[in-house]
Amino acid sequence: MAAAAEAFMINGFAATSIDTVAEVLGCTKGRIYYQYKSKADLFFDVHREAMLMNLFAISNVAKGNASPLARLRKMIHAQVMVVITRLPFQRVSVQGVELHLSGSTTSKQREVLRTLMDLRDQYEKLFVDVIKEGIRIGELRPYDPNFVVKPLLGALNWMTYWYHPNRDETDQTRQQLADNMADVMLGGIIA
Amino acid sequence: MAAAAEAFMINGFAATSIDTVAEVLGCTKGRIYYQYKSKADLFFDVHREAMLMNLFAISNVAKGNASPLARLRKMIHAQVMVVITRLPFQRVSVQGVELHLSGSTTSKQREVLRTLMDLRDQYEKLFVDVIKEGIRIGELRPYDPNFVVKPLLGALNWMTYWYHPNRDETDQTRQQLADNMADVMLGGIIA
DNA sequence: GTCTATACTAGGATAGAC
DNA sequence: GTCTATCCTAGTATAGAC
Repeated sequence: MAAAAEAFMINGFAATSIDTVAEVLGCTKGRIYYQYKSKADLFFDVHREAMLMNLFAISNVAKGNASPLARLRKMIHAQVMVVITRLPFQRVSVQGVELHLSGSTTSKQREVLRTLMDLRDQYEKLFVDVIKEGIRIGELRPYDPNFVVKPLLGALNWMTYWYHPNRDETDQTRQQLADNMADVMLGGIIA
Repeated sequence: MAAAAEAFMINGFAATSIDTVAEVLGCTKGRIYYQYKSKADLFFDVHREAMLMNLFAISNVAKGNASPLARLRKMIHAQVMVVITRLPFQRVSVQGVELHLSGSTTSKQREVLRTLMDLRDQYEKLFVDVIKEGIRIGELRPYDPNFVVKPLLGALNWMTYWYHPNRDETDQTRQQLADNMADVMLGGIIA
C-alpha cells in the first residue's frame, strides 16, 4: 500500500499503471493482482488507510475536554503533522475527492466509495461539531459552521500540493509550520 | 474548449476520452483532432484560458490604489466570483496543479507546461505582493507572505470541489458567499 | 472542415507454470 | 505466493472520403 500510495502520488490514479506500482514495490503485477481484484480496489484501500489516519489523528483531541478553540487548534496542528509525515497517503486521500465525482463502474465499487465518503463526512463533522460548540460559548464568530469548515479543510488539503519534505527540517520547524497554519486559519491575518 | 472543460471537470483529464469531449460538443473526434494535435494540447489550452481568467479577474484590483487590505479583500471576492461563474474551467486549472507533478511526455509539451506554471506564479505573486505591502504598513500581521498565501489559495482552490451551483441562488447570495470567504480568510474565526 | 473507418498501443486483467 | 506469458478492451491518433 505504501508503494501504491507513492506511485499514485507521483502520477495520479488514472495515469499510474499496475506495472509501475509493482516496480516501486520491486516485484511484478502478478503479486498485486493476487491480493487485489482490481486497480480501483487497491486505490480504495490506500484511500481508506489515509482516512483512518486522519480520524485517528484528530478524534481524541476533538472529543477532549479542553475549550473548543483549544481543541480546534490542536486538531489543525495534528492534521498538519499527518500531512507532513504521511504525504503520499494524504495526497491519495485528496485525489479521492476528485475521483468520487466521476462515476465508478461496478455497483460494488460504488458501495465501497460510499463508505469512504462516510469516513470523510465523519472527519468533517468532528470539525463542524467543535466549531459549533465554539460559537455557542462565544469563543468563535457566528459564521455558518458548515461553511467555515470548507476553507479550513481546503487550506489543509491544499498542503499536499505545496509541501515538500526538506533535508534541513527539524521537529521544531515542523511544529512551527503546524502552529503557523493554526494561527492563520483561526486568527486570520489582519493585524 | 468549454465542452472540454466540462468533460475534464466530470472525469478528470486522464479518464476523459476525446470521444467523450466530442460527444459533449455534439460532433465526432475528427473535428477535435483537426484543431488540436493531441489531448494534452487541448487540456493545456483550457488550462491557459482558466489561468488568464484568474489573472484578468484580479490584476486590476491588485494594482489599484486602495489600501492593501481592501485590495486583498477585493481579490478574494473576485476570485470566488470567477469560481462560481466559470466552474468547469476553474476545476481544470486545479487539476493542472496535479498534472504538473507527473512528467509530461514530449519536450514541447513540457515547455508549454512551463509557461502555464509561469502564469500560476504570476497569479500567486499578485497576492504575495499585496500581502507584503499590507504587512509593511502594519495592516496585516507579519507572517511570511509566501506562507500565508498557501492556505489562502488553498481555500479558494478547494471551492471547486464543494461548490455546486444552486437553483435558488441569486446574485445577492453569491456576493454573500464571496464576502464570507474574504471575512473568514482575512479575519479568522476567533471571536 | 467534419465525417467514418481503421491502425496501433498501453495497460488492465487472467491463466498457468513454478 | 509470485512469476511469465498472454488476452483483450479502451482509447489515442491518423487516413482518406465527402
